[in-house]
Amino acid sequence: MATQSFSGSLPMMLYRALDVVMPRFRRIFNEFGLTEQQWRVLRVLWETEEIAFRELSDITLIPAPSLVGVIDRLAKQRLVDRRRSETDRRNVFVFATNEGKALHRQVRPRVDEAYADLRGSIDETDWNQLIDSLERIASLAAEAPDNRPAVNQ
Amino acid sequence: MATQSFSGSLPMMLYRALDVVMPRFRRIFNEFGLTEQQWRVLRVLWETEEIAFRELSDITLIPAPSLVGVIDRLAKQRLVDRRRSETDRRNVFVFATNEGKALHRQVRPRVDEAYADLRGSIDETDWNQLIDSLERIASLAAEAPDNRPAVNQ
DNA sequence: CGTTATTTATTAATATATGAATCATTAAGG
DNA sequence: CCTTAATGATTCATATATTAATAAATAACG
Repeated sequence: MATQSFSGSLPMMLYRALDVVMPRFRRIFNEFGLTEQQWRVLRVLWETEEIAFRELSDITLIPAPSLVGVIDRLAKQRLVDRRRSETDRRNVFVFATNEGKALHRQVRPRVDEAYADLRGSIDETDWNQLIDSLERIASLAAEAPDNRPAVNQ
Repeated sequence: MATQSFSGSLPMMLYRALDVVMPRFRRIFNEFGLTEQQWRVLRVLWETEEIAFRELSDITLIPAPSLVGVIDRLAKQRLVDRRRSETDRRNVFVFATNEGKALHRQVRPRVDEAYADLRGSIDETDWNQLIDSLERIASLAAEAPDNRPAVNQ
């Protein structure tokens, strides 16, 4: 096989896809004074009342050291709060305040709408095919003897 | 359609794919004292002797304000250098020094090897399908009336 | 039990991302 | 020409990523 062209490489194609997709969402987050990472946290807390720090890091793909700051800033805005586990005091749980839930309810429809738009702009078959392929890539994680990676980012 | 699950959304799947793929490459870059972005610049300069700043930003997907710093640090290591255009002094051209080219020649085989490994770990059909789908997503950029987006993280 | 490992969140240092503003240069229009 | 717009790189402020180190708590084990 000839040497891979830089822009045609898998990593750069993944980055470019995000480059195309994300700005429309970020514009919405910014309207509400949220960053992309802050939104991820609020979005996850929509599905679970309370979540362990490490699990939150895993799901949002925000590396732990970054997540500390993200939560700090959300807490300063009274959108989320921390709670230490009683049984194992090393563990921290994060939960949304009423304010945080209210903001989420306000932003969520706009995000869903943008997502539907995106999905509508792509052929249904292509879409499913893409999600499929991405799932296969993600499944490589289990096989790799690596530690815990972190994105991006 | 029911509300999209967070982890199953297209953006998070793209981020997760990068999360799985990139660590093995970053490990190589770090071995040679390079960051991922610094490598991207060296990698592009392999294909063109000299390149306009803006074009470099477009190809590497490194936003202009970030690229200034990336090039500053590469220049401090004498791996690349800048040159102002004579015809339009607003434009800056970037090129690799001999040292930069030498380092690239050293790193490149390791990256190619890792890339071949990655490609080998995925079914050929799946791989082509993924690249195909990603190209279709990227092609949305032209249709969106947006400005110039920028990745990432 | 007491010492040593391991786990968990956090801090620290440096690099990059994001969005806005600035500064120098060039292009456009009257 | 001269003023006004537009362009291109850069700076600025803040947020996040990356890698390593640390501090507190718990688990493992002799």
